[in-house]
Amino acid sequence: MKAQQDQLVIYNSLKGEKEPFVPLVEGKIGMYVCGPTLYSEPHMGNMRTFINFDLIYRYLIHLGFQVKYVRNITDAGHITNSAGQEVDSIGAAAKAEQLHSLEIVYKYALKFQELQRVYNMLPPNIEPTATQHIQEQIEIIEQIIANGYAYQVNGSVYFDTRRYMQDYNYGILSGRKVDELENETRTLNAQDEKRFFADFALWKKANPDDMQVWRSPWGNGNPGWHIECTAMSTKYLGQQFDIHGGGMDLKFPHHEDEIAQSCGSFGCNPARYWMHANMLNVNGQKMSKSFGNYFLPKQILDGSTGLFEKSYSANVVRFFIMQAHYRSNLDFTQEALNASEKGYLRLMEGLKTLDHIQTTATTSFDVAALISSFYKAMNDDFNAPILVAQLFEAVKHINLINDGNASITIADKSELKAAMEVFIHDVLGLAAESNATETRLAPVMDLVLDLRQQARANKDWTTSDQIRDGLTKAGIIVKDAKDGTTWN
RNA sequence: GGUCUCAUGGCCGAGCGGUUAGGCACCGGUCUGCAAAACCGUCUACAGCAGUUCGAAUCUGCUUGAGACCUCCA
Repeated sequence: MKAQQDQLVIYNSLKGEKEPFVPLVEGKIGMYVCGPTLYSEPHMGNMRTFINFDLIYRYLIHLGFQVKYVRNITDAGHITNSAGQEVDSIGAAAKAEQLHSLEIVYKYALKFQELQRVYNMLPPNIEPTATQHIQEQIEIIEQIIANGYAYQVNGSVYFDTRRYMQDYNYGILSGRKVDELENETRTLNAQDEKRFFADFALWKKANPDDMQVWRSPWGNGNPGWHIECTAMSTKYLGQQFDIHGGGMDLKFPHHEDEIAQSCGSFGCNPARYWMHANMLNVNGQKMSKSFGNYFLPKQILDGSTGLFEKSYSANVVRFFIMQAHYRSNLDFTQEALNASEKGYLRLMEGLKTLDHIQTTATTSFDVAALISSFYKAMNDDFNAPILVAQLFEAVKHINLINDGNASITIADKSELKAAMEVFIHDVLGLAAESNATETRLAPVMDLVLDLRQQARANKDWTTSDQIRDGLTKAGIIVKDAKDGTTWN
Protein backbone atom coordinates (compact mmCIF):
# COMPACT_ATOMS: atom_id res chain seq x y z
CA MET A 1 0.00 0.00 0.00
CA LYS A 2 3.05 2.22 0.31
CA ALA A 3 3.10 2.81 -3.44
CA GLN A 4 -0.49 4.03 -3.36
CA GLN A 5 0.26 6.25 -0.38
CA ASP A 6 2.96 8.00 -2.35
CA GLN A 7 0.58 8.90 -5.15
CA LEU A 8 -1.97 10.70 -3.01
CA VAL A 9 -2.53 14.29 -4.04
CA ILE A 10 -4.51 16.72 -1.92
CA TYR A 11 -5.87 20.16 -2.74
CA ASN A 12 -4.38 22.45 -0.14
CA SER A 13 -6.55 25.51 0.50
CA LEU A 14 -3.51 27.22 1.92
CA LYS A 15 -1.88 27.27 -1.50
CA GLY A 16 -4.93 27.01 -3.67
CA GLU A 17 -3.57 24.02 -5.55
CA LYS A 18 -3.18 20.29 -5.43
CA GLU A 19 0.06 18.95 -4.06
CA PRO A 20 1.49 15.53 -3.25
CA PHE A 21 0.61 14.49 0.27
CA VAL A 22 3.62 13.93 2.47
CA PRO A 23 2.88 13.32 6.15
CA LEU A 24 5.05 14.81 8.88
CA VAL A 25 5.82 11.33 10.15
CA GLU A 26 5.91 8.57 7.58
CA GLY A 27 2.88 6.33 7.73
CA LYS A 28 1.06 8.50 10.28
CA ILE A 29 -1.49 11.25 9.90
CA GLY A 30 -2.93 13.73 12.36
CA MET A 31 -6.23 15.15 11.16
CA TYR A 32 -8.39 17.76 12.86
CA VAL A 33 -11.86 18.61 11.62
CA CYS A 34 -14.07 21.36 13.02
CA GLY A 35 -17.17 19.71 14.40
CA PRO A 36 -20.64 21.01 15.15
CA THR A 37 -21.79 23.62 17.61
CA LEU A 38 -24.45 21.79 19.53
CA TYR A 39 -27.08 24.40 20.13
CA SER A 40 -29.47 22.66 17.75
CA GLU A 41 -29.70 19.54 15.66
CA PRO A 42 -27.16 19.43 12.84
CA HIS A 43 -28.87 19.88 9.48
CA MET A 44 -28.19 18.05 6.24
CA GLY A 45 -25.63 20.60 5.12
CA ASN A 46 -23.60 20.08 8.26
CA MET A 47 -23.75 16.37 7.67
CA ARG A 48 -22.40 16.65 4.14
CA THR A 49 -19.14 18.06 5.45
CA PHE A 50 -18.81 15.37 8.09
CA ILE A 51 -19.67 12.65 5.58
CA ASN A 52 -17.04 14.00 3.20
CA PHE A 53 -14.39 13.95 5.89
CA ASP A 54 -15.55 10.48 6.83
CA LEU A 55 -14.79 9.45 3.25
CA ILE A 56 -11.36 11.05 3.50
CA TYR A 57 -10.69 9.37 6.84
CA ARG A 58 -11.78 6.00 5.47
CA TYR A 59 -9.58 6.24 2.42
CA LEU A 60 -6.53 7.30 4.44
CA ILE A 61 -7.06 4.30 6.67
CA HIS A 62 -7.45 2.07 3.64
CA LEU A 63 -4.14 3.32 2.28
CA GLY A 64 -2.60 1.98 5.44
CA PHE A 65 -1.94 5.23 7.26
CA GLN A 66 -2.21 5.26 11.00
CA VAL A 67 -4.66 8.14 11.32
CA LYS A 68 -5.48 10.07 14.45
CA TYR A 69 -8.74 11.82 13.64
CA VAL A 70 -9.84 14.51 16.08
CA ARG A 71 -13.15 16.28 15.66
CA ASN A 72 -14.30 18.70 18.32
CA ILE A 73 -17.69 19.43 19.70
CA THR A 74 -18.31 23.08 20.44
CA ASP A 75 -20.26 23.30 23.63
CA ALA A 76 -19.17 26.75 24.79
CA GLY A 77 -17.84 29.95 23.41
CA HIS A 78 -18.86 33.39 22.42
CA ILE A 79 -19.13 34.36 18.83
CA THR A 80 -19.62 37.75 17.21
CA ASN A 81 -22.96 38.53 15.65
CA SER A 82 -23.87 41.01 12.94
CA ALA A 83 -24.18 43.85 15.41
CA GLY A 84 -20.63 43.24 16.54
CA GLN A 85 -21.77 41.84 19.86
CA GLU A 86 -20.42 38.73 21.47
CA VAL A 87 -23.18 36.14 21.72
CA ASP A 88 -23.46 32.76 23.35
CA SER A 89 -25.59 30.72 20.96
CA ILE A 90 -25.76 27.73 23.28
CA GLY A 91 -26.85 29.91 26.17
CA ALA A 92 -29.49 31.48 23.97
CA ALA A 93 -30.83 28.08 22.96
CA ALA A 94 -30.83 27.02 26.60
CA LYS A 95 -32.95 30.00 27.54
CA ALA A 96 -35.31 29.39 24.68
CA GLU A 97 -35.78 25.76 25.64
CA GLN A 98 -35.69 26.53 29.35
CA LEU A 99 -32.85 24.14 29.93
CA HIS A 100 -29.32 24.43 31.21
CA SER A 101 -26.58 24.90 28.62
CA LEU A 102 -25.20 21.48 29.37
CA GLU A 103 -28.60 19.89 28.88
CA ILE A 104 -28.79 21.50 25.48
CA VAL A 105 -25.37 20.25 24.52
CA TYR A 106 -25.99 16.75 25.79
CA LYS A 107 -29.36 16.52 24.10
CA TYR A 108 -27.93 17.41 20.71
CA ALA A 109 -24.75 15.43 21.22
CA LEU A 110 -26.87 12.30 21.54
CA LYS A 111 -28.73 13.16 18.36
CA PHE A 112 -25.50 13.81 16.55
CA GLN A 113 -24.11 10.46 17.65
CA GLU A 114 -27.21 8.74 16.40
CA LEU A 115 -26.88 10.48 13.05
CA GLN A 116 -23.30 9.37 12.73
CA ARG A 117 -24.38 5.80 13.27
CA VAL A 118 -27.28 6.00 10.84
CA TYR A 119 -25.15 7.62 8.14
CA ASN A 120 -22.46 5.01 8.65
CA MET A 121 -19.73 7.41 9.72
CA LEU A 122 -16.72 6.08 11.55
CA PRO A 123 -16.33 7.79 14.91
CA PRO A 124 -13.28 10.02 15.23
CA ASN A 125 -10.53 8.77 17.52
CA ILE A 126 -11.08 11.68 19.87
CA GLU A 127 -14.12 13.92 20.10
CA PRO A 128 -13.09 16.58 22.61
CA THR A 129 -15.35 19.32 23.89
CA ALA A 130 -14.52 22.94 24.54
CA THR A 131 -15.76 22.95 28.12
CA GLN A 132 -13.36 20.18 29.06
CA HIS A 133 -10.42 22.19 27.78
CA ILE A 134 -10.87 25.57 29.37
CA GLN A 135 -7.52 25.33 31.12
CA GLU A 136 -5.70 24.57 27.87
CA GLN A 137 -7.42 27.51 26.21
CA ILE A 138 -6.40 29.82 29.04
CA GLU A 139 -2.82 28.67 28.79
CA ILE A 140 -2.65 29.39 25.09
CA ILE A 141 -4.19 32.82 25.61
CA GLU A 142 -1.55 33.52 28.24
CA GLN A 143 1.12 32.49 25.78
CA ILE A 144 -0.26 34.77 23.11
CA ILE A 145 -0.33 37.66 25.60
CA ALA A 146 3.23 36.84 26.66
CA ASN A 147 4.29 36.96 23.01
CA GLY A 148 2.71 40.37 22.67
CA TYR A 149 -0.08 39.44 20.27
CA ALA A 150 -3.01 40.00 22.60
CA TYR A 151 -4.19 42.59 25.10
CA GLN A 152 -6.72 42.66 27.88
CA VAL A 153 -9.46 45.18 28.34
CA ASN A 154 -11.90 45.20 31.17
CA GLY A 155 -11.83 41.45 31.83
CA SER A 156 -11.73 40.42 28.18
CA VAL A 157 -8.76 39.50 26.02
CA TYR A 158 -8.46 40.35 22.34
CA PHE A 159 -6.08 39.21 19.68
CA ASP A 160 -3.95 42.13 18.51
CA THR A 161 -4.19 41.73 14.75
CA ARG A 162 -2.22 44.85 13.89
CA ARG A 163 0.68 43.77 16.05
CA TYR A 164 0.46 40.28 14.58
CA MET A 165 0.62 41.61 11.05
CA GLN A 166 4.03 43.09 11.75
CA ASP A 167 5.41 39.56 12.07
CA TYR A 168 3.00 37.31 10.20
CA ASN A 169 0.68 37.29 7.25
CA TYR A 170 -2.88 37.67 8.49
CA GLY A 171 -4.97 36.48 5.56
CA ILE A 172 -2.61 33.76 4.43
CA LEU A 173 -5.46 31.24 4.20
CA SER A 174 -8.40 33.33 3.07
CA GLY A 175 -6.42 35.68 0.88
CA ARG A 176 -7.94 38.66 2.61
CA LYS A 177 -6.13 41.95 2.87
CA VAL A 178 -6.84 43.66 6.13
CA ASP A 179 -6.73 47.18 4.69
CA GLU A 180 -9.34 46.15 2.16
CA LEU A 181 -11.43 44.57 4.84
CA GLU A 182 -11.37 47.75 6.85
CA ASN A 183 -12.99 49.81 4.14
CA GLU A 184 -15.90 47.46 3.83
CA THR A 185 -16.46 46.70 7.42
CA ARG A 186 -19.36 48.31 9.17
CA THR A 187 -18.44 51.02 11.60
CA LEU A 188 -17.12 49.80 14.87
CA ASN A 189 -19.56 49.55 17.66
CA ALA A 190 -19.09 52.62 19.83
CA GLN A 191 -18.68 50.66 23.02
CA ASP A 192 -16.39 48.15 21.36
CA GLU A 193 -13.36 47.37 23.40
CA LYS A 194 -11.26 46.32 20.44
CA ARG A 195 -8.40 48.52 19.41
CA PHE A 196 -8.74 47.49 15.80
CA PHE A 197 -11.70 46.24 13.80
CA ALA A 198 -9.98 42.98 12.84
CA ASP A 199 -9.15 42.04 16.42
CA PHE A 200 -11.13 39.14 17.80
CA ALA A 201 -11.97 37.89 21.26
CA LEU A 202 -9.84 35.22 22.88
CA TRP A 203 -11.60 35.56 26.19
CA LYS A 204 -14.81 37.40 26.92
CA LYS A 205 -15.83 38.77 30.28
CA ALA A 206 -18.93 37.07 31.68
CA ASN A 207 -22.35 38.61 31.28
CA PRO A 208 -24.56 38.65 34.36
CA ASP A 209 -26.99 36.18 32.80
CA ASP A 210 -24.43 33.66 31.49
CA MET A 211 -25.26 30.10 32.52
CA GLN A 212 -21.73 28.88 32.15
CA VAL A 213 -18.82 30.91 33.43
CA TRP A 214 -15.19 29.99 33.99
CA ARG A 215 -12.51 31.50 36.16
CA SER A 216 -9.48 32.91 34.45
CA PRO A 217 -6.54 35.18 35.20
CA TRP A 218 -8.68 37.98 33.71
CA GLY A 219 -11.76 37.29 35.79
CA ASN A 220 -14.85 35.20 35.15
CA GLY A 221 -15.75 34.71 31.55
CA ASN A 222 -16.04 32.58 28.42
CA PRO A 223 -13.54 31.55 25.79
CA GLY A 224 -13.75 33.08 22.33
CA TRP A 225 -14.96 30.90 19.52
CA HIS A 226 -11.68 30.22 17.74
CA ILE A 227 -9.41 29.41 20.66
CA GLU A 228 -10.93 26.04 21.48
CA CYS A 229 -9.79 24.51 18.20
CA THR A 230 -6.27 25.77 18.72
CA ALA A 231 -6.22 24.36 22.24
CA MET A 232 -7.63 20.96 21.38
CA SER A 233 -5.78 20.37 18.13
CA THR A 234 -2.54 21.27 19.88
CA LYS A 235 -3.24 19.05 22.83
CA TYR A 236 -4.05 15.94 20.83
CA LEU A 237 -2.11 16.39 17.61
CA GLY A 238 0.72 18.71 18.53
CA GLN A 239 1.64 22.23 17.52
CA GLN A 240 1.80 21.15 13.92
CA PHE A 241 -0.08 18.29 12.30
CA ASP A 242 -0.98 17.11 8.83
CA ILE A 243 -4.55 17.93 7.90
CA HIS A 244 -7.01 20.50 9.18
CA GLY A 245 -10.47 20.33 7.71
CA GLY A 246 -13.84 21.96 7.93
CA GLY A 247 -16.60 23.55 5.91
CA MET A 248 -15.79 26.23 3.37
CA ASP A 249 -17.67 28.77 5.44
CA LEU A 250 -15.18 28.37 8.27
CA LYS A 251 -12.26 29.49 6.16
CA PHE A 252 -12.75 33.05 7.27
CA PRO A 253 -12.63 34.12 9.96
CA HIS A 254 -12.50 30.89 11.97
CA HIS A 255 -9.58 29.11 10.34
CA GLU A 256 -7.72 32.30 9.58
CA ASP A 257 -7.90 33.14 13.27
CA GLU A 258 -6.81 29.66 14.27
CA ILE A 259 -3.68 30.14 12.21
CA ALA A 260 -3.12 33.52 13.85
CA GLN A 261 -3.52 31.99 17.30
CA SER A 262 -1.10 29.18 16.56
CA CYS A 263 1.47 31.48 15.05
CA GLY A 264 0.90 33.91 17.89
CA SER A 265 1.53 31.28 20.53
CA PHE A 266 3.84 28.69 18.94
CA GLY A 267 5.13 30.49 15.91
CA CYS A 268 3.79 28.11 13.28
CA ASN A 269 0.77 27.35 11.16
CA PRO A 270 -0.91 24.40 12.88
CA ALA A 271 -1.65 22.37 9.76
CA ARG A 272 0.29 21.67 6.60
CA TYR A 273 -2.75 20.81 4.53
CA TRP A 274 -5.98 22.75 4.92
CA MET A 275 -9.01 21.11 3.39
CA HIS A 276 -12.41 22.73 2.90
CA ALA A 277 -15.58 20.92 1.99
CA ASN A 278 -18.09 22.79 -0.10
CA MET A 279 -21.65 23.64 0.79
CA LEU A 280 -24.85 21.74 0.24
CA ASN A 281 -27.33 23.75 -1.79
CA VAL A 282 -31.08 23.75 -1.88
CA ASN A 283 -32.52 25.44 -4.96
CA GLY A 284 -29.13 26.82 -5.82
CA GLN A 285 -28.56 28.46 -2.47
CA LYS A 286 -26.45 27.34 0.45
CA MET A 287 -28.39 25.40 3.05
CA SER A 288 -28.19 27.49 6.15
CA LYS A 289 -29.88 28.06 9.43
CA SER A 290 -30.08 31.77 8.84
CA PHE A 291 -31.68 31.31 5.41
CA GLY A 292 -34.14 28.85 6.90
CA ASN A 293 -33.83 26.60 3.85
CA TYR A 294 -32.55 23.63 5.75
CA PHE A 295 -33.90 20.23 6.65
CA LEU A 296 -32.71 17.68 9.13
CA PRO A 297 -30.91 14.47 8.24
CA LYS A 298 -33.63 12.43 9.87
CA GLN A 299 -36.35 14.17 7.85
CA ILE A 300 -34.98 12.87 4.60
CA LEU A 301 -35.09 9.37 6.08
CA ASP A 302 -38.73 9.60 7.09
CA GLY A 303 -39.85 11.73 4.15
CA SER A 304 -40.88 14.76 6.18
CA THR A 305 -38.65 17.41 4.60
CA GLY A 306 -41.61 18.91 2.80
CA LEU A 307 -39.35 19.24 -0.25
CA PHE A 308 -39.42 15.72 -1.62
CA GLU A 309 -42.31 13.38 -2.27
CA LYS A 310 -40.69 10.38 -0.75
CA SER A 311 -38.13 9.27 1.79
CA TYR A 312 -34.62 8.08 1.02
CA SER A 313 -32.40 5.70 2.94
CA ALA A 314 -29.20 6.90 4.59
CA ASN A 315 -27.19 4.83 2.12
CA VAL A 316 -28.86 6.53 -0.81
CA VAL A 317 -28.17 9.95 0.68
CA ARG A 318 -24.59 8.99 1.32
CA PHE A 319 -24.24 7.65 -2.21
CA PHE A 320 -25.74 10.87 -3.53
CA ILE A 321 -23.09 12.85 -1.65
CA MET A 322 -20.37 10.58 -2.99
CA GLN A 323 -21.42 11.35 -6.55
CA ALA A 324 -20.20 14.92 -6.16
CA HIS A 325 -16.66 15.98 -5.37
CA TYR A 326 -16.18 17.32 -1.86
CA ARG A 327 -14.97 20.69 -3.16
CA SER A 328 -18.02 21.22 -5.37
CA ASN A 329 -21.40 22.56 -4.48
CA LEU A 330 -24.07 19.94 -4.48
CA ASP A 331 -27.70 20.60 -5.24
CA PHE A 332 -30.28 18.59 -3.38
CA THR A 333 -33.19 17.95 -5.71
CA GLN A 334 -35.80 15.28 -5.95
CA GLU A 335 -34.79 14.22 -9.44
CA ALA A 336 -31.14 13.90 -8.44
CA LEU A 337 -32.03 11.88 -5.35
CA ASN A 338 -34.20 9.53 -7.37
CA ALA A 339 -31.34 9.05 -9.80
CA SER A 340 -29.01 8.24 -6.95
CA GLU A 341 -31.44 5.80 -5.45
CA LYS A 342 -31.62 3.83 -8.67
CA GLY A 343 -27.90 4.07 -9.19
CA TYR A 344 -27.16 2.89 -5.68
CA LEU A 345 -29.44 -0.11 -6.13
CA ARG A 346 -27.81 -0.92 -9.46
CA LEU A 347 -24.36 -0.80 -7.92
CA MET A 348 -25.36 -3.07 -5.05
CA GLU A 349 -27.09 -5.48 -7.43
CA GLY A 350 -23.96 -5.61 -9.52
CA LEU A 351 -21.92 -6.53 -6.50
CA LYS A 352 -24.35 -9.33 -5.69
CA THR A 353 -24.33 -10.58 -9.26
CA LEU A 354 -20.55 -10.81 -9.13
CA ASP A 355 -20.95 -13.65 -6.64
CA HIS A 356 -22.97 -15.77 -9.04
CA ILE A 357 -21.27 -15.29 -12.37
CA GLN A 358 -19.57 -18.22 -14.02
CA THR A 359 -15.82 -18.12 -14.44
CA THR A 360 -13.92 -19.19 -17.52
CA ALA A 361 -10.35 -19.63 -18.70
CA THR A 362 -9.92 -16.05 -19.85
CA THR A 363 -10.99 -12.54 -18.87
CA SER A 364 -12.37 -10.30 -21.57
CA PHE A 365 -11.40 -7.02 -19.92
CA ASP A 366 -8.50 -5.55 -17.98
CA VAL A 367 -9.33 -6.17 -14.32
CA ALA A 368 -6.05 -4.84 -12.99
CA ALA A 369 -6.48 -1.59 -14.89
CA LEU A 370 -10.01 -1.23 -13.59
CA ILE A 371 -8.94 -1.72 -9.99
CA SER A 372 -6.07 0.65 -10.44
CA SER A 373 -8.54 3.24 -11.73
CA PHE A 374 -10.29 3.07 -8.35
CA TYR A 375 -7.06 4.12 -6.67
CA LYS A 376 -6.26 6.67 -9.31
CA ALA A 377 -9.60 8.37 -8.72
CA MET A 378 -9.26 8.54 -4.95
CA ASN A 379 -5.60 9.47 -5.05
CA ASP A 380 -6.54 12.53 -7.05
CA ASP A 381 -7.82 14.61 -4.17
CA PHE A 382 -10.41 12.02 -3.12
CA ASN A 383 -12.37 12.12 -6.36
CA ALA A 384 -15.26 9.91 -5.31
CA PRO A 385 -17.45 10.70 -8.36
CA ILE A 386 -14.81 9.20 -10.63
CA LEU A 387 -14.52 6.22 -8.33
CA VAL A 388 -18.27 5.71 -8.56
CA ALA A 389 -18.13 5.97 -12.36
CA GLN A 390 -15.41 3.32 -12.44
CA LEU A 391 -17.43 1.09 -10.14
CA PHE A 392 -20.28 1.33 -12.63
CA GLU A 393 -17.82 0.38 -15.31
CA ALA A 394 -17.17 -2.79 -13.30
CA VAL A 395 -20.91 -3.40 -12.93
CA LYS A 396 -21.32 -3.18 -16.67
CA HIS A 397 -18.69 -5.88 -17.18
CA ILE A 398 -20.29 -8.03 -14.50
CA ASN A 399 -23.66 -7.81 -16.20
CA LEU A 400 -22.16 -8.61 -19.57
CA ILE A 401 -20.54 -11.70 -18.08
CA ASN A 402 -23.82 -12.61 -16.46
CA ASP A 403 -25.52 -12.43 -19.85
CA GLY A 404 -22.80 -14.55 -21.43
CA ASN A 405 -21.34 -11.70 -23.46
CA ALA A 406 -18.06 -11.42 -21.58
CA SER A 407 -15.86 -13.60 -19.44
CA ILE A 408 -13.70 -13.63 -16.32
CA THR A 409 -11.25 -16.04 -14.71
CA ILE A 410 -11.68 -17.28 -11.20
CA ALA A 411 -8.62 -15.33 -10.04
CA ASP A 412 -9.78 -12.07 -11.63
CA LYS A 413 -13.24 -12.56 -10.23
CA SER A 414 -11.99 -12.86 -6.69
CA GLU A 415 -9.68 -9.86 -7.11
CA LEU A 416 -12.44 -7.73 -8.53
CA LYS A 417 -14.82 -8.79 -5.79
CA ALA A 418 -12.32 -7.95 -3.06
CA ALA A 419 -11.54 -4.55 -4.57
CA MET A 420 -15.18 -3.64 -5.12
CA GLU A 421 -16.15 -4.61 -1.61
CA VAL A 422 -13.32 -2.58 -0.15
CA PHE A 423 -14.19 0.53 -2.15
CA ILE A 424 -17.94 0.28 -1.79
CA HIS A 425 -18.14 -0.74 1.84
CA ASP A 426 -14.92 0.43 3.48
CA VAL A 427 -14.06 3.53 1.48
CA LEU A 428 -17.40 4.92 0.33
CA GLY A 429 -19.02 3.63 3.50
CA LEU A 430 -22.03 2.19 1.69
CA ALA A 431 -23.68 -0.75 3.35
CA ALA A 432 -25.83 -3.37 1.71
CA GLU A 433 -29.36 -2.75 2.85
CA SER A 434 -31.27 -5.51 4.50
CA ASN A 435 -34.08 -5.19 6.93
CA ALA A 436 -35.62 -7.40 9.53
CA THR A 437 -39.02 -7.45 7.85
CA GLU A 438 -37.54 -9.01 4.78
CA THR A 439 -35.92 -11.81 6.71
CA ARG A 440 -39.17 -12.69 8.41
CA LEU A 441 -41.16 -12.44 5.24
CA ALA A 442 -38.82 -14.59 3.18
CA PRO A 443 -40.27 -18.04 4.01
CA VAL A 444 -43.80 -16.75 3.45
CA MET A 445 -42.84 -15.27 0.12
CA ASP A 446 -41.15 -18.48 -0.91
CA LEU A 447 -44.42 -20.28 -0.31
CA VAL A 448 -46.55 -17.74 -2.15
CA LEU A 449 -44.23 -17.53 -5.13
CA ASP A 450 -44.06 -21.29 -5.24
CA LEU A 451 -47.84 -21.47 -5.55
CA ARG A 452 -47.76 -18.84 -8.25
CA GLN A 453 -45.07 -20.74 -10.10
CA GLN A 454 -47.28 -23.85 -10.08
CA ALA A 455 -50.16 -21.83 -11.49
CA ARG A 456 -47.88 -20.45 -14.18
CA ALA A 457 -46.68 -23.94 -15.04
CA ASN A 458 -50.31 -24.88 -15.55
CA LYS A 459 -50.84 -21.72 -17.62
CA ASP A 460 -53.36 -20.63 -15.03
CA TRP A 461 -52.71 -16.92 -15.69
CA THR A 462 -55.76 -15.82 -13.70
CA THR A 463 -54.37 -17.25 -10.48
CA SER A 464 -50.79 -16.21 -11.13
CA ASP A 465 -51.81 -12.64 -11.97
CA GLN A 466 -54.11 -12.53 -8.98
CA ILE A 467 -51.18 -13.37 -6.73
CA ARG A 468 -48.95 -10.85 -8.45
CA ASP A 469 -51.54 -8.06 -8.29
CA GLY A 470 -52.29 -8.83 -4.69
CA LEU A 471 -48.64 -8.60 -3.77
CA THR A 472 -48.27 -5.36 -5.72
CA LYS A 473 -51.09 -3.90 -3.68
CA ALA A 474 -49.22 -4.93 -0.55
CA GLY A 475 -46.19 -3.07 -1.84
CA ILE A 476 -44.27 -6.11 -2.93
CA ILE A 477 -43.02 -6.14 -6.49
CA VAL A 478 -42.64 -9.52 -8.15
CA LYS A 479 -39.82 -9.82 -10.65
CA ASP A 480 -39.80 -12.76 -13.02
CA ALA A 481 -36.42 -13.68 -14.42
CA LYS A 482 -35.38 -16.66 -16.49
CA ASP A 483 -33.77 -18.41 -13.54
CA GLY A 484 -36.51 -17.80 -11.00
CA THR A 485 -38.69 -15.17 -9.44
CA THR A 486 -37.55 -12.56 -6.97
CA TRP A 487 -39.36 -9.86 -5.04
CA ASN A 488 -38.85 -6.72 -3.04
C1' G B 1 -19.22 47.82 -2.39
C1' G B 2 -14.64 44.44 -1.74
C1' U B 3 -12.44 39.42 -2.26
C1' C B 4 -13.11 34.78 -4.45
C1' U B 5 -15.47 30.77 -7.00
C1' C B 6 -18.48 28.84 -10.69
C1' A B 7 -21.38 28.68 -15.43
C1' U B 8 -21.29 21.34 -18.91
C1' G B 9 -26.68 17.56 -22.75
C1' G B 10 -33.99 16.97 -19.82
C1' C B 11 -31.87 16.46 -14.32
C1' C B 12 -27.52 15.51 -10.95
C1' G B 13 -22.52 15.60 -11.86
C1' A B 14 -16.86 14.40 -13.60
C1' G B 15 -13.35 16.89 -16.66
C1' C B 16 -7.20 20.86 -15.71
C1' G B 17 -5.16 21.16 -24.36
C1' G B 18 -6.24 16.09 -28.48
C1' U B 19 -9.68 10.00 -26.28
C1' U B 20 -17.06 7.56 -24.55
C1' A B 21 -16.93 10.40 -17.83
C1' G B 22 -20.73 8.15 -14.82
C1' G B 23 -25.82 7.89 -12.79
C1' C B 24 -31.03 8.99 -13.77
C1' A B 25 -34.83 10.22 -17.39
C1' C B 26 -36.21 9.65 -22.65
C1' C B 27 -36.05 6.45 -26.90
C1' G B 28 -34.79 1.51 -29.24
C1' G B 29 -33.81 -3.67 -28.21
C1' U B 30 -33.29 -8.58 -25.40
C1' C B 31 -36.04 -11.43 -22.01
C1' U B 32 -41.29 -12.57 -20.68
C1' G B 33 -47.91 -15.93 -21.18
C1' C B 34 -48.72 -10.62 -20.38
C1' A B 35 -46.68 -6.94 -17.40
C1' A B 36 -42.98 -5.34 -14.28
C1' A B 37 -38.07 -5.83 -13.17
C1' A B 38 -33.37 -6.75 -15.01
C1' C B 39 -29.82 -6.34 -18.82
C1' C B 40 -27.89 -4.24 -23.55
C1' G B 41 -27.77 -0.09 -26.92
C1' U B 42 -28.78 5.02 -28.35
C1' C B 43 -28.93 10.20 -27.20
C1' U B 44 -22.58 13.42 -27.89
C1' A B 45 -23.41 19.01 -24.16
C1' C B 46 -19.89 22.45 -22.54
C1' A B 47 -23.38 30.73 -21.05
C1' G B 48 -22.05 34.54 -25.07
C1' C B 49 -18.19 37.16 -27.92
C1' A B 50 -13.14 37.60 -29.29
C1' G B 51 -8.11 35.70 -28.91
C1' U B 52 -3.76 32.03 -28.15
C1' U B 53 -2.87 27.05 -30.46
C1' C B 54 -2.02 22.29 -35.60
C1' G B 55 -6.02 21.47 -32.03
C1' A B 56 -9.98 24.45 -26.36
C1' A B 57 -15.36 22.44 -22.43
C1' U B 58 -10.23 22.69 -20.78
C1' C B 59 -5.53 28.66 -21.59
C1' U B 60 -6.26 34.53 -22.07
C1' G B 61 -9.51 38.90 -22.31
C1' C B 62 -14.29 41.01 -22.30
C1' U B 63 -19.76 40.41 -21.60
C1' U B 64 -23.84 38.20 -19.14
C1' G B 65 -25.62 35.19 -15.14
C1' A B 66 -25.20 32.48 -10.41
C1' G B 67 -23.11 31.50 -5.73
C1' A B 68 -19.78 31.92 -1.37
C1' C B 69 -17.13 34.92 2.10
C1' C B 70 -16.60 39.92 4.13
C1' U B 71 -21.62 38.79 10.56
C1' C B 72 -22.98 33.07 13.36
C1' C B 73 -23.08 28.92 10.16
C1' A B 74 -20.25 22.54 7.94
